[in-house]
Amino acid sequence: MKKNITISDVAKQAEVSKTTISRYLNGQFGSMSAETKARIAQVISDLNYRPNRQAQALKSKRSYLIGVIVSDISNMYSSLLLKGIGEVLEAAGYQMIIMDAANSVEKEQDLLHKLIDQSVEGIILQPSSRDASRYEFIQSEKIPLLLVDRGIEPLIYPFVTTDNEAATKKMLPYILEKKYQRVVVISEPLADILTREIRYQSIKDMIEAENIHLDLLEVTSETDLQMEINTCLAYPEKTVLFASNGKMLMEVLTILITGNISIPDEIGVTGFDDWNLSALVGPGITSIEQQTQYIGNVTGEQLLSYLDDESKEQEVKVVPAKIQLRDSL
Amino acid sequence: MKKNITISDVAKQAEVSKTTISRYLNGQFGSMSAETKARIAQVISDLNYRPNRQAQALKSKRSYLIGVIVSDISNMYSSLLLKGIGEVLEAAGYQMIIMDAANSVEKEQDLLHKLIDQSVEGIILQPSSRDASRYEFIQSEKIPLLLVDRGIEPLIYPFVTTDNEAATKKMLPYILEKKYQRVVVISEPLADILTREIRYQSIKDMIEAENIHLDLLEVTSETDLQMEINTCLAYPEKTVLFASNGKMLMEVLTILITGNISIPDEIGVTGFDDWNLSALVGPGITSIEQQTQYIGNVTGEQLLSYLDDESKEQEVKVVPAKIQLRDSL
DNA sequence: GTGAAAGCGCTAACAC
DNA sequence: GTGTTAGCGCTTTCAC
Repeated sequence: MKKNITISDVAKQAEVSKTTISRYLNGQFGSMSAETKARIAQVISDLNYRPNRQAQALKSKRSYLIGVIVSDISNMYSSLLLKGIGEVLEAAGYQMIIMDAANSVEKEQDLLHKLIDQSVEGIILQPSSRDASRYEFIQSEKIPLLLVDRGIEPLIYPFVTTDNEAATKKMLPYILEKKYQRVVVISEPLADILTREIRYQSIKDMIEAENIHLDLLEVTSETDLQMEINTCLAYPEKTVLFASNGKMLMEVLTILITGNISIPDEIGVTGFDDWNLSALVGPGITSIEQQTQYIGNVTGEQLLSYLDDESKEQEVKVVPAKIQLRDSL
Repeated sequence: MKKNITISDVAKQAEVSKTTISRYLNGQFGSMSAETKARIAQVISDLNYRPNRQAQALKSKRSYLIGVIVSDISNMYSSLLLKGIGEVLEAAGYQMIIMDAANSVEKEQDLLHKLIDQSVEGIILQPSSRDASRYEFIQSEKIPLLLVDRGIEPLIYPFVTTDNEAATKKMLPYILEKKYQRVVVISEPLADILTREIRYQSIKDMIEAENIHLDLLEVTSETDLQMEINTCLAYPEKTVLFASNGKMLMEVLTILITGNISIPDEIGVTGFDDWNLSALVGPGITSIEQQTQYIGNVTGEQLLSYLDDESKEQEVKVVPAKIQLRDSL
């Protein structure tokens, strides 16, 4: 139950003014006698003094806080992304306030406001909506906003993303090589998230040129995925399931594996693997692996650069993904 | 570039005093004319006013912030744990400041101080050390601390944990049934983390009564796990690898699967699966699945109860784990 | 080399 | 029903 000790207590003990203590705390030793400095250091450690962040922030307008909003923290993609971001921001002396939008645009709006209320100095957002108008209000604050993983329309903020098109297209030759005649894209609803649509469009673009059927299966909480996959198994054409993110990939694999369906004999499987787990699953899944943690690093660095240089022009950073060839095609 | 609008601006516009605005903000409408109330509401929305959290916290000593420190945010266990904690705290009007100790006790100490500096109202900690003396200093703050996942010695704080002993012991019959003669526990270093030791001891206790060999393999960054597993494969006795957490389990499985080693024919595998992924891997892994997100829920609820009732006595909440029988034994 | 004083944006006695 | 006032713990001119 110690009473909170403040800068005044330190000043009193050290027999100097609060000003001098404040200077000491902020490294302004410019014209401070070594003796004073030593005395202050001593008192601070004696009293176990720590400056109150809120008071500092209130006065100095510096919070050293960065807000990070992920769309769903239980999605393991977040783990690696946050790790990557944290490594960089931490090293630069910032602290992250991590928040979970839980896939809700309303909640996300609320969280954005809360971050601003906390006087964060910057915001990193994995948006839960593609609609830029939702995020326009942040422009009127002086807080830099950086998007990661998912873009918005129009793209009014800087953005760090996986190279979705290129990665998808690099997958084509392997699908052709195995003579697949039908590709079923399994995705969460395209309309909500731009990245989903980009991935789908990329697949579509590459498939249409060839003489291959393309289906889109949009999975919602109402979807009976088990049944849909059974339908796919019944197709006369040689079919491959293309999961458009790690979560879908795992759901598809769970159904195939627990259903004892042989991959790739009965059906091929590929897709985006956010977690780099697909080596372990089934026969080993040929997949597009994102460098999630590295994306986080880049995101952190980009944000720092915007913090540094307010007039820096907005750019899009594209991080390449890697095709991992295994045995599911 | 809007100038920050403050309570004074609102007061001026609404032609009342700051006090009245403050009362409005804090829901003290007790004796406020409906007319004033409406006018204030109007002005606040006109000006798009939002109170400054730092100032509120500075004055009122309420930050509505809860600090959460995980030992390694890239460990996917964190994802589910944070989700669970967040659901509960959020609903109660608190915000989490999530921090990553990155498996470093020094960093963890630093983060604890930083959380206190931020005036968090409570701290949830997945400790990176078992040594209670590292955490004693928090007792002198008035901030409740709750441990999760890993205990410390002595247990001077309340604690939420998986039922490690019971879960481990429930696994015994299945190991016996398959006539394993040697159990190799694969764990990160026992000395650092109490939970690791408890898991090992539980296995030891249950194995020693039977006539079965028990080995312990402590894995550090220096360990050549591949080679160690080859050694295990060469044992004349029928052997099972018992991974003591999700990370170890995945590392072991990666080696076995990429090495084309047949599970369970050549070697049995089981262990703790933090991520509930083991259904998908190899032949399906018989494992101990933690209810990680639920542990998070319980953790959040416990913290709230300590926030509520400062004199509440410290308790240990044990959440049962589940044995999942599959085909790796 | 150091200090006095004002004030960041808010809350909470206490007054009327 | 509402306002006056005095801070919360800190930073920062400006002065000596």
